[in-house]
Amino acid sequence: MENTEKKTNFITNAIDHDIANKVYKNDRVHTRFPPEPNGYLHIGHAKASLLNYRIAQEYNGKFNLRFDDTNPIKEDMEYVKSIKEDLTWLGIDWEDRLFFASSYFEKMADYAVELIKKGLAFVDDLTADEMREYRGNLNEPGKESPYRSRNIQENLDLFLQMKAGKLPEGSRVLRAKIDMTSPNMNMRDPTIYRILHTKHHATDAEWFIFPMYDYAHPIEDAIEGITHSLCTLEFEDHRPFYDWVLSNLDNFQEEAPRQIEFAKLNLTNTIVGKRYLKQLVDEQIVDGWDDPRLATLSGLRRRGYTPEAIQAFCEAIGTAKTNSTVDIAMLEHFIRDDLKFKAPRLMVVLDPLKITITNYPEEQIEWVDLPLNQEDPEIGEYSTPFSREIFVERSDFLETPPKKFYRLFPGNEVRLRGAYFVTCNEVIKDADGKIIELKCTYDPATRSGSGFAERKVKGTIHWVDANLSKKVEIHLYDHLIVDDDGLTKDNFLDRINPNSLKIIEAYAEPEVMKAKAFDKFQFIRNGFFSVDSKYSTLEAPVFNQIVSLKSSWKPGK
RNA sequence: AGGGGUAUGGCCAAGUUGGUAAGGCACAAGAUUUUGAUUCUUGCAUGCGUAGGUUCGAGUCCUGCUACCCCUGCCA
Repeated sequence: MENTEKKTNFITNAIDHDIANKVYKNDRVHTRFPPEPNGYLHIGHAKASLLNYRIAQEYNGKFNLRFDDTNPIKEDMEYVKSIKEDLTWLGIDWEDRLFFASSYFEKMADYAVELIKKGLAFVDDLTADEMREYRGNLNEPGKESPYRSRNIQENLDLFLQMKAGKLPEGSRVLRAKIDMTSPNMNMRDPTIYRILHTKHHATDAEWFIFPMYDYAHPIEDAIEGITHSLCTLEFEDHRPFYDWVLSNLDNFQEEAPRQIEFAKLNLTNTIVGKRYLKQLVDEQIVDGWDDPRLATLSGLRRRGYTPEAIQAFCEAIGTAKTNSTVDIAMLEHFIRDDLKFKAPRLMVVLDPLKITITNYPEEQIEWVDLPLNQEDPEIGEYSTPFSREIFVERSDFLETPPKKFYRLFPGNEVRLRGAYFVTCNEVIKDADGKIIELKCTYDPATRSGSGFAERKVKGTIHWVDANLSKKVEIHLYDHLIVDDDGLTKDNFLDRINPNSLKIIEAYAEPEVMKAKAFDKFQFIRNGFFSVDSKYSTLEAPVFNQIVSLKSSWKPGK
């Protein structure tokens, strides 16, 4: 099953084209992932970082991790740490190429001086409000700032004063001198430096001016020798300025990086986007950035997702320029697909109904052997206790079953997985009519593995010993957003599913108690579960439901 | 005097120089099954936003429409 076809997309096509035209020496390809350290990474960042990383791998190129830390007001070292952890977990290796935009601040300031000397940048005294007025709007051209004609020497003096911290915050900016009548708003003399008297988290030197993204990014890319600078669609309009910066700086006349834009990832039934994620965290609607309901990488990890599943998902969704929303069922498919062979399969009863096996000797306990995963004998076996009193899933019994119901009902015989056939004889109810117990009989001849073949049974159900099973806490999840028809950035808080988390107490066979944080299991017929890293202890385990199992059972079909 | 993008089945998405619509998810049917899971088999676009045109032949070329997304931070 070898897939010799490499997955192509418009970006690999562009790179192939550049290689064919010898745009970069030695067919080199160099990409980068440039997160701003102002929040945690989410599944959309997984798509972007993996895209850059994979392309570097496929073309025998290099990949850099670069923190785009040009705004000290929003950024923090806490995020640098989490981002590195998440990327490492995802399987991304930047080797020794970890960079910070802030380490290029001195060079960037020098390049700004170069632009000033070339008459391509000027210091503007307009206030932010005035600048907005002068900018014009989508339908009307802007007006040139009265300070635009300042002479080069004055611009230089002023810029150096800004840099030295001698001018108050917000009092002036450095702007590129391009064209106030451009239909592209980004070319109407964009700001390239602002004065900020905020301590930067990563620089030793004291800085009072900070470069804007549009100015800094092309320089960062060029300094690092990036060939293909991949970013999201909203930066398409910024590309002319990206190219303007590089084409006007003497150092970057050869092998300038090329910006290529692709569509962001959107997922149904959830919200992706740092700003919205932050809101959910800040307003404590969720339990932190790593809440298992969030599509953050730390949340997915805590939930029990594996890097392999996320990698496979990101490859499957492809890369294009079409705005799209991927069905979350696709993500769920890939975690099932990854875990089905490698996760041990154990029995846990989520909603217990007691069964007394009336013809089974009192006090007797026998241990039955089961494979940890019958698809892969290598994973091994374990034993589980069986006795006169067991729990089965309440939903596996129906007093009046619909057609084709293969589970328990009065008079019906089913297999207890790994143990015996049992037949339901009697239903015990409490005063309110609620079923509280079933009386069954078992057939000793039907023990699993005995080779019994006289009768067949349609259904096999899971169970645990009533006395030897352990109580465990289980967190069941539903999609964070159930109905995303008409979902917008403004109404998403109203769409949060109030039942996205349900905490229940379940009964687990003893083997389950060996689990450690992040261990993953299939709880037979119930889904995949992972040990919660935040609340679980050895004495009181807590499991997160990663995803349910698929089911084609529909009553009445 | 607006500009920049995108339109291929329910959801993603391939479609090199025009040659007769990959694949995945979802869904449906059947087989196997000590998980109604897995696995296996089968089905699922006379049509590529729309109307014309060029051509022996158009998702691919041309023209005109339409819909949706992005842009008026001293955010990234």
